Amino acid sequence: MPPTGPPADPAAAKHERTATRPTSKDVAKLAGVSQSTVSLVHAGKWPGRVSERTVRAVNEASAALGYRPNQAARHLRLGTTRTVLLVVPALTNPFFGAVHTGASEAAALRDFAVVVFPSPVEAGTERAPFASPFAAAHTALDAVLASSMAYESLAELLATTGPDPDLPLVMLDSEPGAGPPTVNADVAAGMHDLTTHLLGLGHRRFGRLVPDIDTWTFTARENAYRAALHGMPGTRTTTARTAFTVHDAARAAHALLDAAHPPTALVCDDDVLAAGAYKAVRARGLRIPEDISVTGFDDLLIATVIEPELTTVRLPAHRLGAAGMSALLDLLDGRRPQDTSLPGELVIRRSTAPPPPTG
Amino acid sequence: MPPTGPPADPAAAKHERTATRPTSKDVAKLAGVSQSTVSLVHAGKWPGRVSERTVRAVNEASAALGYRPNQAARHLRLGTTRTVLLVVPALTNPFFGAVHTGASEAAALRDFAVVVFPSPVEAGTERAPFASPFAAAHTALDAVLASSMAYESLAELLATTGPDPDLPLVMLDSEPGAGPPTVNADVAAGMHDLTTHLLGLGHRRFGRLVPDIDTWTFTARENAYRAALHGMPGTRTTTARTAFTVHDAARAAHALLDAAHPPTALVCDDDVLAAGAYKAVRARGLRIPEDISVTGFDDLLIATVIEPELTTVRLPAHRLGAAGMSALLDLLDGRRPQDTSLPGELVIRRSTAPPPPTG
DNA sequence: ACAGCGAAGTCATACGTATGACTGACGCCA
DNA sequence: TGGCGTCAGTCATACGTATGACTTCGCTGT
Repeated sequence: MPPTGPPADPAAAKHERTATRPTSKDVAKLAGVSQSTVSLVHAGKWPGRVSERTVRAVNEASAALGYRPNQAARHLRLGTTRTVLLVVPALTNPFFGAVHTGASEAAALRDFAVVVFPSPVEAGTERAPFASPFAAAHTALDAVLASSMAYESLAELLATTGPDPDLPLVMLDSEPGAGPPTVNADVAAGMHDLTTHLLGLGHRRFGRLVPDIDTWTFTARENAYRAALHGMPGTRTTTARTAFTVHDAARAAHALLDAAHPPTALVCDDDVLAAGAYKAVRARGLRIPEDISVTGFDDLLIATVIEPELTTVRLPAHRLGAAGMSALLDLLDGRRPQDTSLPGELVIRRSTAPPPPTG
Repeated sequence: MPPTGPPADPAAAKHERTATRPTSKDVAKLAGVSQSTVSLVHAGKWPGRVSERTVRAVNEASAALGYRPNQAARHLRLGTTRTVLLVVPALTNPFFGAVHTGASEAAALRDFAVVVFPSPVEAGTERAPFASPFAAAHTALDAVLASSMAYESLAELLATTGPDPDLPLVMLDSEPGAGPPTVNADVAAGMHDLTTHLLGLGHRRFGRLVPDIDTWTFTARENAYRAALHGMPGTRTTTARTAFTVHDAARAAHALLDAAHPPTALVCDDDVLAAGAYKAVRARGLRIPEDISVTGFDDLLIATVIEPELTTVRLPAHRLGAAGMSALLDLLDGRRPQDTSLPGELVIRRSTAPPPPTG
């Protein structure tokens, strides 16, 4: 014993219990085992290493303390977070709500979680841009599933402000072969069927309502439309670009209908735009489908709510999200997924009919 | 120098560069400084501790290596993840899409990220239940913002399967005073105005379309409706419960209209249900609003898309999410937020008119 | 009687960061 | 000349977990 007492024990000061969450060490102390054993038990890797009696003791101690493993520590140790970022243009569009649901379910099946974030591009146009494009930047991520955005701009964003320039990436509804694996709805086949349907009814003069968004899916719709008309003589198409709102679509539809020889069918690239077309048509005292046919795309809820019910192409939003997530998780597992195309389906309802005889 | 060479250097074996991401140690080595200095620079805490020359060197080294801090390690060290879980019934409902957007924006302003997960209760009813109710359970969280769910059941879920039984919690559209702080849309005032509007038009026989979901917001709507009618003699209400779909709402509306003295106004607790009512009314050859008035609630997109445009109560979904998130982050900062109520707004459109004279 | 083996655990360490405590060098003033 | 303050950094450690390497002990077979 030294003559002078030892300095004030720092452990004593540390002893004051803060209201902190219990750790595996606390559980170990209570169960009378080592921390390693607690970890083994919780990982379920105990057979052959821990006796059943001890397993029970650990489980009871855990329950008594209300122990939850610290996920941040696990993430660090395991080098993975089992978390994926989903980038979508806008969750207020129910189509992407369905994509998210599908993706979340597919993720849950393989024990992954999903963080959603709106694509910066859209966010900027719709309202004040976020302080940081990727607010999720400080979230620990394993991979990215991104929808409806040019690959180059997303890659650039990931590189500059994102969490990691080269996270595994799968694109939804983007150009195949351009870079990362893609999972798409087969909009081309749907648009082909739709156009053929209208041609079969006898339509020759078309008006197109096209959103002012330059993503692959809309380009693909346009191309498929052109291809379906190709070789059909006597057809004529006028196109109007519009913002992605009912109001502006109505304005654009009015412009189309003002022509000397107005179209007998309005082919809209989205159900929301078709709803705008309905408004314009009605404002002019015309009837759907007797005086003019209207078609949509996506088959959202509003397609069956407006009068008459809308002929449209149903896209498998839910499966799109699920398939995209599966592909992404395959990629994480080292399997390179193939570009995938999910079939859509032409849904013929009451908004399409033969053009009026005088047309 | 010892006569025998040193044992095979383990560092040599370790030297083989795996394709792993660069760490702050790598940056330090390249910049010729210690890891601590790198950390100081990135944290922006260098004034007075690091010279500008060194700061520049560190930044250049970081850029050269494409360094991104390991978030899992930060989370562990800092004891916080700046991540909040948002629990909503279904993102396919655009109302909750808007809530999410508002919440995300408010979170981003204070440098928080948002993870979304559908409330288990709804998820179970809508489709196959998830393997684990909280797939996000392995995500490191700081707090929870939950919508439209009884507090008790959520608390129970958090306790059994959730990440932590006592994470800071704020409830959206839930009963105030029941436990955690709440942020609500003032559905009572909106419903009061709406009912008063109908009474003022002369309506006395009402049909109610009520969803078969027992959350606070719908109970509150019902109570406010009752209260507004209270003391008005000669009124009569028949109520039909319905699933939250257009189709089932139409069925329920038919049941109401089958009565000997059918209602002259259908008061629906949601715009989606009102859309179903429209279908039933139209199927019977009745006109809105000449023969019967219909009202909705929420003011979703479909309210202005159906014909005639729907009289409804606009709820501030976006602000609800934003205010809820603000309250939650206040709570995290130690400030106990007050229960908050955000005003709605009666929007009178063309679906309401005086009852027919013979009515 | 003792080598050898399996069962039941424990030990030590690494993951990558942030930060309080410490150090060395220099300048300045008394 | 010595003491002190400031500047510019470095050192050491802790966060909580998972896991490969190691230890201890009781048996069993020969």
